[in-house]
Amino acid sequence: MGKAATQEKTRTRRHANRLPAEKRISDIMIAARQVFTERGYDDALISEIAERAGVVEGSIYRFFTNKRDLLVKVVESWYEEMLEEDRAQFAAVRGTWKQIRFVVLQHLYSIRREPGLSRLVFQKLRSEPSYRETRVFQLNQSYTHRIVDIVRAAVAAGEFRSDVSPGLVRDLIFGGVEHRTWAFLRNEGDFDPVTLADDLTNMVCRALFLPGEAASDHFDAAAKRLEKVAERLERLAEGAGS
Amino acid sequence: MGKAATQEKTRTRRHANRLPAEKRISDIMIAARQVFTERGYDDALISEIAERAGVVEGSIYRFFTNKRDLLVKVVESWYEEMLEEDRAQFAAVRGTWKQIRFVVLQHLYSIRREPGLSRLVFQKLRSEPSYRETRVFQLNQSYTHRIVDIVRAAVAAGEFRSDVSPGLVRDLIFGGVEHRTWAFLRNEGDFDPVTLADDLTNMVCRALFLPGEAASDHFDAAAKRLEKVAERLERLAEGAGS
Amino acid sequence: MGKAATQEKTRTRRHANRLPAEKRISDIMIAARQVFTERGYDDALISEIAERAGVVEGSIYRFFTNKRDLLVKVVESWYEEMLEEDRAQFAAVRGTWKQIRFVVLQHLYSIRREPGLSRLVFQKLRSEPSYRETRVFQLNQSYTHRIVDIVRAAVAAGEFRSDVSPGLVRDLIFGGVEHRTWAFLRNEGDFDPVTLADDLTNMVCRALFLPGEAASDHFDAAAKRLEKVAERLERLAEGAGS
Amino acid sequence: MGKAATQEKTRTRRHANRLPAEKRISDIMIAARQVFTERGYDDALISEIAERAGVVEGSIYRFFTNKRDLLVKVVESWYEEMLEEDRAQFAAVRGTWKQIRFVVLQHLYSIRREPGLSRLVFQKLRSEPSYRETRVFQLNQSYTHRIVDIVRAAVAAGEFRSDVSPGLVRDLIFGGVEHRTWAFLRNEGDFDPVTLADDLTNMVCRALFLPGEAASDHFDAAAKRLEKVAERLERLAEGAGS
DNA sequence: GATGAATGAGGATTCATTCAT
DNA sequence: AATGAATGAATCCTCATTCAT
Repeated sequence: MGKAATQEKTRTRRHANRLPAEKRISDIMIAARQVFTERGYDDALISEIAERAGVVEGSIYRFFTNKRDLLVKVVESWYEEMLEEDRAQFAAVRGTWKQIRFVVLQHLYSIRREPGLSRLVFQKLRSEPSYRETRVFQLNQSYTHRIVDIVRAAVAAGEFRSDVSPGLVRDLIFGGVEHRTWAFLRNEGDFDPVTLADDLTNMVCRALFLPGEAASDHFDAAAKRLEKVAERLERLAEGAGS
Repeated sequence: MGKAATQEKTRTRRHANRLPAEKRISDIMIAARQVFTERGYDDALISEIAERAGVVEGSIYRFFTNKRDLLVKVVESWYEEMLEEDRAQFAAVRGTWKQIRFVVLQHLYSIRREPGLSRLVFQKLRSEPSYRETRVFQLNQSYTHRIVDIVRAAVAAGEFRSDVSPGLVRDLIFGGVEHRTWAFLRNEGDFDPVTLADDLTNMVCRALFLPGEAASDHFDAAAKRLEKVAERLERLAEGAGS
Repeated sequence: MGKAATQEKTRTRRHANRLPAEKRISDIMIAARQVFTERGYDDALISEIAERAGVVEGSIYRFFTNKRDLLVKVVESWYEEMLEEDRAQFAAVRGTWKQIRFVVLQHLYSIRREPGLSRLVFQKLRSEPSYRETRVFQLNQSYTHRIVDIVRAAVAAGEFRSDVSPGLVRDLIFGGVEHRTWAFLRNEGDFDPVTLADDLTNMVCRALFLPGEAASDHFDAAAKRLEKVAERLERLAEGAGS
Repeated sequence: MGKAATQEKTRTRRHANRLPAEKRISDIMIAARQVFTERGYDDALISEIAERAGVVEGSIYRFFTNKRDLLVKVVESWYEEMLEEDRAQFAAVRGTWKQIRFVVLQHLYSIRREPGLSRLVFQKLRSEPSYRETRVFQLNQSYTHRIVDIVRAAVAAGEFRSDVSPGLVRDLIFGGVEHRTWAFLRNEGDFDPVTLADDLTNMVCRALFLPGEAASDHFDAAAKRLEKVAERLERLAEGAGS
């Protein structure tokens, strides 16, 4: 009520161009991504998003339920983008260590490229009770599930110990990355994705590789002694045969 | 709601009893802790905190700069409480594995006891640019630095590999715990602190223990068997050669 | 809500079938009547009316000036419907009391059948300054004028007192009915049209019937007897005095 | 959320005088009554009410839950005012007819004095589903119940017929008045409260008075005829005595 | 020192209506 | 004629913070 009263009044109108819905949605999402990134959720104004998108405020509500929905959609598309980007490259990566490192590194790159969005996900979306019903949750699952898959495959291949929960590995990795990058997300300085990815991957692998597989020193030593024994036996055998 | 109701309510706190400032502050902080925990930061009302503390809004501002400062003070006291509580027990814990497990477990207990405050720290305080200037930051440093200390000691004692950054270990642990507990913090079900602490500690230790020292028992066994084989072969070789 | 949903929905009404204008108008009015009835004026959405009518919003504006005009047209057609329905039956009703009762009862039935529309008329249309220029006003006049006609006829026939304003009778009846039915219109329970119509009609008629016709018969009788006594006494006196 | 963010920013302040709550409430209600009367509910702006009351918008919400509550409170106070005003005078009115006329007349005066508020009650408050839970409903009950009381007393005194529902009488009266005054409420011209009150009261009384008891015209006529008879008898008696 | 009334900025959201296609 | 995307004005309410009493 009341709204209706005013709405029935005549009003001026400056008509705009009629674009395909997709273009509009994309314009709005690009603008929203910018504004959310620059200002954070609370300080992002719908009016500014509209302005940057070259759209009137009301138009945003034709495509998005509300501000929060707009954020969610922006983040979703970011996740899809990330998942899509990596997919092809990831398929080409061979070896457990390299695969883990790849995932970690890509994740670090994403955070470094989009600190604003990362912060929003960590801070705003993930903490809401409805998060689990979100598509962002599912996308994030897909995103982080790669680690679970890699770990499972490594276990199946006998590379990794079988007594570790792949989910725990995933949480250690993504949680560790997050903790490590908070300072950066607070604008307290940069970090080196490559070094961090290497360190983190090493750490995790060290915890998971089965003994025989990994290069442990005194396994080496024993092996070397065996080799020497074998050599001596060979020499003996040669001598006996002369 | 019910603004009008207040006028009909008889004012309870007409002439305030003049209590010592410390008692006031403590009352306010207890009330604030409750309200922040129950409602989260944004939905916590200064008026409700004042009411529960038996003071008026204005009094809160005699002791706290603003709402945010009040939150910070509440969290600081929580951290001090936690640090104090653990200190004695921790001093009694012997052994690297046990110490790490102790810290992890206490942290998990804290989260489980105060999910509301935990969420506020993770979500609100830590993400603000001024976090690093906060005493909460320092307290948190103390809190998490225990891990760094343990790792350093273990390295010095030759238990842990020396090529790992203790800071990274700390981030893996606290980040991992955080990631693992988000579902709980969103009220999506409980978790078992003991099991989680064990698993996490195992994982981390596995990554850090030097070969001969610990874990990888069956690697050891295998190595010993290999050595025995080698010895036998050597004996054979010696016998054959005499 | 669900603005975003629309984009995912397949458009149903892509290429509109070109129906005769009358069919269009009728479809729209049927849909509008439903929606206005269900939601009331302010909460009725043009978009929902359009959807139910199987047209797009714009088409509604080809036939109706604006939302309000649509309401007015809907109510007009309802009135015409009511007037038409009753006309034949009414013509067959004989007797002042029965005619009044008929009008009241039909009115009560209408309210009971269409509480939503009734409320809109009482609440929205009638209170607007332009009401008197409305055709709804005229139709309502026709509708209520029946009472005026009945009263006038009854006065002319010597049944009703001539010193009462037929308009006042009309207002008492329709106002009384309205007051009596507000609770029902607020969904606070049903009413019995027949009883109410009887009671109301009785009340009104009691106020209007000329004395001789109705009550005070025995007062008359008494007076007549006294007159006769007086006459006899006069005759006696004359006889005695002569 | 979000609100809080802005609220924590510093802001300028132009401090106002500290008035007793009652004065404030009264100022606000006076202003609100004006604005609601002038503009109707939907077009009344809280900001204008605040301005006229010499108060900031927020202050209104210290005393009133929301705009609707403010309207309700304004109307309540109007009803209380009316009830209070009449009470003393009413107590002095003797006679059924005069009492009914008094109530009707006061009601008409009220409508004439406050057409804006009357319209709001008729149009807005009374049609809402929650009306029955309102104090306005109760006050209105008190207001209209006078008629019920008068009718009951008249029935008990043997003046009025006992077969009529006092509630129906009440609805006829107030409904009739309302119907009669709609044109005025739409600004379509004035009405004469006295004449209307007389006519309405007469009508109602005519419907209710028991035959022999009171002021019906042909009771008058009969009375006159009786008087003539009496005169004739007196003359006879005089003649007989000469 | 305590009180608590007063401040006042600030923005998401709705939906009837238009008019380019 | 039909479509339906785009328009955009317009307002209620909250609550941390202040400062006169």
